[in-house]
Amino acid sequence: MATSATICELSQHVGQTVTLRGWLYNSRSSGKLMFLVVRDGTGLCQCVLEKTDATAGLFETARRLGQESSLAVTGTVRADPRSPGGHELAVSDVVIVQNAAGYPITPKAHGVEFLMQRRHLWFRSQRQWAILRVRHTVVEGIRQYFNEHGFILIDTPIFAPAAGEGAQTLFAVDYFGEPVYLAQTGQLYVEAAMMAHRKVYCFGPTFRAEKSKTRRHLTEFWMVEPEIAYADIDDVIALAEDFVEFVVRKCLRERRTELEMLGRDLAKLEAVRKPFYRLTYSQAAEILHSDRVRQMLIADLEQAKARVAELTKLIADKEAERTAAGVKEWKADKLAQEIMDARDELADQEEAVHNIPHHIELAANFEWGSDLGGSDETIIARLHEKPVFVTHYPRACKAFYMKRNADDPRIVNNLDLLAPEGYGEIIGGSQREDDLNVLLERLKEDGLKEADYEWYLDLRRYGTVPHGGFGLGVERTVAWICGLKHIRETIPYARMMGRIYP
RNA sequence: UCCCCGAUAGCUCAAUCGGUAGAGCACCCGGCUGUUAACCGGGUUGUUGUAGGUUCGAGUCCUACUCGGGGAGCCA
Repeated sequence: MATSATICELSQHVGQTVTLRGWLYNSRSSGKLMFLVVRDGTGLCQCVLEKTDATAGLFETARRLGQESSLAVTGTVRADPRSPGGHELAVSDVVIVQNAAGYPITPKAHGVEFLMQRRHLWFRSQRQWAILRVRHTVVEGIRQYFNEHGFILIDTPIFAPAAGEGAQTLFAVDYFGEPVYLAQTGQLYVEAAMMAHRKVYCFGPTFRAEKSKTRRHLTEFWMVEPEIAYADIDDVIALAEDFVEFVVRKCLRERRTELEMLGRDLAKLEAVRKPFYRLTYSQAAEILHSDRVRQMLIADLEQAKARVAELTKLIADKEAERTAAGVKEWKADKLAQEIMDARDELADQEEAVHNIPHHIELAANFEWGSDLGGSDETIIARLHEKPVFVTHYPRACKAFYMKRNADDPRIVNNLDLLAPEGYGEIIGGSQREDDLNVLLERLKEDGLKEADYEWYLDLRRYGTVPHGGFGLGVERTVAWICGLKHIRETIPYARMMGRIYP
């Protein structure tokens, strides 16, 4: 009777006979030798079945197994560098749990829509498997950091009576005949709890009805929001910096294999060490207006254009070569693949050629007083190889609860953290306005009803202190750490504009 | 709300100027004892997103709509 084992622990069973229970990921056969690539949730293992008189029946059965058939494979473990994972199984028995036929996600290329429509199956693919394991570690890192630093977890409500900020971006829900909204932040609630526990955080899903169809947006995403008492903006920045460094280093430590599977450039993550860069909003505005940025974007545009021309020619050449008479079939296949890759890149580069002139204009015409746009953030982040804090925005483009700057009343003590490599804003936060009268003034300025915020104003009436906090978006952070092009792969079931299935 | 792009076999994509819709993969049969999205030979595969229009003739041109992708605004 063979002992059962999981693939991730095979190195401890070399020379032993074990049983793996999992699913058939892929199989290849060459006459009298068959390779069954099995996954069991902990990894992949190549199982080798030799056709002998004794295994002839087994061989025939295994040959007919469809992709993702569930099975138990028994065999002897041996180390072999040719197997994914480094160990393989010399098969002595295969027990079929279910022979699955027609699994739709083949080892070949598929489009995004096809895969998103089959998200419930896509999880099984290696790349998705790796991403969700990194997500797990990011989430664990978040909890670990705050729990180990004396923060108390406060769960904030998902049904919220009114807007925290702009009401236009909220999902309305019928609550026994009353309109309520799905929370887009727990911040105000967490501030109240902070006055009781000094250091607190909330962590959960949050909802935004923004009609944004971009690679950075979800309508339902996870956010962690710490809040600390007796703190000014510098204390909040120091916390954010220490926290982000911790999460990145934990992933590098515990998910190196997965990050490598994703092809992540680990050197870029290794560089994420304190201190991060700091810019004020006014400095960022100056940078956007600078000739340096203009030249950089023009160079980008020229490069993208050159690349488009290059790729167009490359595709035409390869296409001609592929369809020419007398081309070997394997060569034609290889060319077809190269053409496909080139087309993907061409689409991206054409997009860039289309967008960059607009981005140049946005940067050049940037006016002090308006918020930084997505493309502006990308420009600022691209000039730095580590995360960048942008601080002290004009108060007109920020929420009412942000602390007015003592030296310059036009600005507030807020902070955004921009991830490098164009991943955009992963943190937004601020020191909070602790002065009751200034807060009342700001409510009025923003046209908000004082009555809706009575309980919040109590926090300024009874023992107000300087305090602050921030929110970190989990999915954007995971996309950055994994080096993904799109945020939709960082959450098990993405909720986006126009996607609510499965 | 606005701008750009797309929809052809189960999947990924071709189809020149408007002229008989095609390839690879998947699947089935056969071959192959070290494969790595294995490979080689043979076979099966279509309401060209929907509705209308132009034309002798539309996958191709025009209009509207639906769905999807990317971007602006907004934002984590």
